Amino acid sequence: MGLRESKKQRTREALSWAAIRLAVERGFDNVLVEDIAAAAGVSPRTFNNYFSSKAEAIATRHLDRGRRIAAELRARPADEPLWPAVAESVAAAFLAMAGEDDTSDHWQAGVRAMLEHPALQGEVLRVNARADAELAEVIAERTGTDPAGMYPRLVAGAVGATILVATDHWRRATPSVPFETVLREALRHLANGLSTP
Amino acid sequence: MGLRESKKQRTREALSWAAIRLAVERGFDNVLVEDIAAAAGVSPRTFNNYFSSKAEAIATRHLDRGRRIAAELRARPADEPLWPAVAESVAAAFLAMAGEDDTSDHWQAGVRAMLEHPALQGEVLRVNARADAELAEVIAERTGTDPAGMYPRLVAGAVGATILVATDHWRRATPSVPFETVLREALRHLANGLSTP
DNA sequence: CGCAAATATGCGTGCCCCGCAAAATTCGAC
DNA sequence: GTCGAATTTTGCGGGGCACGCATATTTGCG
Repeated sequence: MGLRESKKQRTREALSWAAIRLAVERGFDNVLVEDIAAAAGVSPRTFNNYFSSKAEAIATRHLDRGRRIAAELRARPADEPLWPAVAESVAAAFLAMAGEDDTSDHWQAGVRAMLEHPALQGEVLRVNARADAELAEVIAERTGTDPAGMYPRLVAGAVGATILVATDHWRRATPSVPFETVLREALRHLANGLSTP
Repeated sequence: MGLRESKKQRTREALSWAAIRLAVERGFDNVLVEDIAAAAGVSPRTFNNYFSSKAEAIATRHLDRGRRIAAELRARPADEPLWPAVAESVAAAFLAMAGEDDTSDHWQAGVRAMLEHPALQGEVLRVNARADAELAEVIAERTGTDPAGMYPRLVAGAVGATILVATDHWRRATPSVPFETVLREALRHLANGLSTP
C-alpha cells in the first residue's frame, strides 16, 4: 500500500472511531458531523468524502468484522465440515477484533443506547447483509454448490442472523456473560438445524 | 374501530401507497415528501405525523406482511410440526397480500431499482427485524421454549433471512419464476437444517 | 525541482425531519 | 342540533445533513 492510501486509511479510521466514541458518549443525535470531523482533524466536507452518513461511519466496524469472518472461513482447511468451520471463523473474527473494545459498563450502556437509534439499526443491518453476501461466496466454494443458487445465501443469511441474535442477547444479558459462550451456543443451535431443544 | 381511527387508517394507507407508486415510477430520489403528501391530499407536515421518513412510508407494507406471518402461525393448530406450520404461514401471508401487487415487468423493474436505495434497504431490514421479534414470540409459545432465550429468536431470524433471500432471488430470476416455488424451495432448505444439498 | 494526479476544503443548495402553536375537525353528551 | 373537549391537521421556522462544484492543497514521481 502506497503512502497515499495508508494515510487515507488512517483518516478513515480516525473518523469512524471519533464517530463511535462521540455517539456512545453523548448519544447519536447529540453529535454533529462537524464534531466528528473536528475530532478527526479534517474539515466537515471531508467527512462526507469518506462516509455518506454518520451511521455509515459508525457501522463500518461491523462491516469489517463481517468481512473478516469470510476471510477466516476462506483460510480454513477445505475438508473441514461446514458448521465447525463457520463456528470457528466467527469466533476467530470476534476474538481478533475484541481487543479494541472498551468493556466498561458505562461504555456498553452507551453502545446499547446508541444502537437503538433507527438510522443506526438500519445501517448495521445493511452492512450485515453485505457481509452475508461475501460469506455466501465462500460457502458456495466450500460446499461446491451453485454460487447463483439460493443455498449459499440461505446459509450465510442464517449465520448473519445468528450473529445478530447472539450479539443482541449478550448485550442485554444481566448479569453479563462471556460473549463467546453466547455465540457458541447460538451457533450450536444453528448447526443442529434449529431443531427444537 | 371508531370513525376517527378508520379515517386515520385510510390516510396512512393513501400516503404509503402514494409513496410507493411515485418512488417506483420516478425513483426514490426524485420524489419529494411534498409530492407524496399532495398525492394523498394532505399537507406536507402531515406526512411526518404518520411516517418519520419516506423510507418508512414505503417499507410499512413489508412490515404488515411480516406481522401477518406471525398472525397466520398463531392461527395454526398447535400440534402441527414447526417447519410445515411456518412454511404454510409464510406462504399464506404472501398469498393473501399478493392481490394488491402490480405484476407488470415495468413495475417490477421499478421496484428493483427502488430497493437499491440505501435508505430503503436499511428500512426494509429494520422492519424485517421487527417482524422477526413478533414471530419469535409465537415460536416460543409453539415450541414451549423460553421466550427470553435465544432459540425462538434464532428460528425467527433464520425464517426472516430466508424470506429475504427468497424474495431477492425471485426478483432477480430471469426468466421469471413463480414466487411460491422459490419460497417453498428456500423454506425446504431451512427445514432440512440447511444441510448441504 | 516542477508537474500531474489525487485529495482536502469552502461554499451554496435542496431537502428532510421535527418542535411548537394556531386553526380545523371530530365525537359524545346533553 | 349544538356546544365543548379532545384529537388531528396545518403553517412556520430552524437545525442539520448530504452532496455538486470549483478551488486550493498535498502527494508522488520523473
